[in-house]
Amino acid sequence: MLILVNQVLLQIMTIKYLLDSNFKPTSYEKGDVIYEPGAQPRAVYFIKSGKVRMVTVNDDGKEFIQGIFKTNEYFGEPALLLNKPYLAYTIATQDSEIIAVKGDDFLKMLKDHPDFSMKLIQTLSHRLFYKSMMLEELANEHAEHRIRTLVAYLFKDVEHGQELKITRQQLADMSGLRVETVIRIIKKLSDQKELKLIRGKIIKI
Amino acid sequence: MLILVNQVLLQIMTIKYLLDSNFKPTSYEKGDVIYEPGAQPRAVYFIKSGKVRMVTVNDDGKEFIQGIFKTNEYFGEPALLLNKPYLAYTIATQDSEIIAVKGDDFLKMLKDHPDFSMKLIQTLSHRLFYKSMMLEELANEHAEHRIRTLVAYLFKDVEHGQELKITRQQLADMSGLRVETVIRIIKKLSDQKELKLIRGKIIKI
DNA sequence: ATTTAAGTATGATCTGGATCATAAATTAAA
DNA sequence: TTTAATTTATGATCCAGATCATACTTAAAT
Repeated sequence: MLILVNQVLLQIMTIKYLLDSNFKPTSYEKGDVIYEPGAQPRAVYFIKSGKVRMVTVNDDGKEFIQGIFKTNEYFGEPALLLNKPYLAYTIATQDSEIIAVKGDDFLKMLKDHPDFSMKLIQTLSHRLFYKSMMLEELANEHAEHRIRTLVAYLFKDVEHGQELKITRQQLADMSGLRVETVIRIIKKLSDQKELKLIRGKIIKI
Repeated sequence: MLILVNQVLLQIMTIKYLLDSNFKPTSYEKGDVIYEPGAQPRAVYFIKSGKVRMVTVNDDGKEFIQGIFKTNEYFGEPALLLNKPYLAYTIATQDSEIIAVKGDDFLKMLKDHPDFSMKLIQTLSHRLFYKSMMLEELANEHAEHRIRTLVAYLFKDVEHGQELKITRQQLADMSGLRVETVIRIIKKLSDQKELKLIRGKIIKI
């Protein structure tokens, strides 16, 4: 029923469109903060290259990873469109080039390009799916179930026999567990042949 | 910066538009299931009157309330637009009249009415905000903090001195806690004068 | 008005995963 | 290559909140 332009292609075209329209990327080094909770949103951020993590931090300094955004993806629209202060930090996890598109320009993009608008609706829907899944897990499921679900989700982008490029700490920060707990569970999943461990690396079977 | 039609007004106009366009509502009785997890989405559901809860249920039968939808709101778009099976049940919590708009018609609505499309983007953004907030709470915060945050959020639509129309069980099902825990915490918040209890009812101070 | 059901209340016990401590292995930096 | 920094690993203890049990209160149904 849904006949839509290939998603990745549309993403790449979007970055190209921005560059052609003379939007200039800013360079961020690994660890740089793009925005902080409480700040008033002024732009939507398109990643020309690199990777960022979006994290909320509680009073004890414990991080929760709300999302990870990679090359050709964008972030920061919800807060901008609702005109509400950010809830999360966004931090470059590696050196990155990012195009900040000011609010008015972003609205114009949405208005002038219905296909981009449709793509945004899909992107938001996808993020909602992920968050709904994780909410169910955090609310109702025990540690082992949480990690099994999360790893299955992350394995979607990984080939059989290939490594899942993520640390135990990151899995902990995505699942609301502690790193020791994640380590023990990953070991257990390995014992149960649900994944393979090679020199600590998590390998998809 | 954002100049948008009043949200509630646009919602009501949408229902009116559907009725004018000869979409017919279906009646559901309290407890009726509108859709179930696993089912393939075919429509988006607009609530002409009534109320529904969207819940995921784990293997032990424990419910988690993903969202509550009321008159003039709609639900079920993300799964439809991603063409993925539903994750949750949607159940009428009171007698309701609901207009099922088939996928193609919904896409046509989005295409023909950019303001509706823009409104959907805002609605999805708002739901993402709520889910991000709850994820942070479930991942990082203890019971008392969770309930305090949730009650503060729900109090937004309640006048001072008025009752929060929600049961302890529903708060439990939204926060991933057990009903006994919620009862104890609500009592504690009452002792701390953060809310008032009158014959068991939670009153906003 | 009476019965029934749903929701609230409260104590006692139990347990999954946090916390603490310590060390080994791997990767990055000097 | 050596040192330093991350990440993985593992045991011991602890505690917040689940679980279990039981009763009371309020609202709904007959």
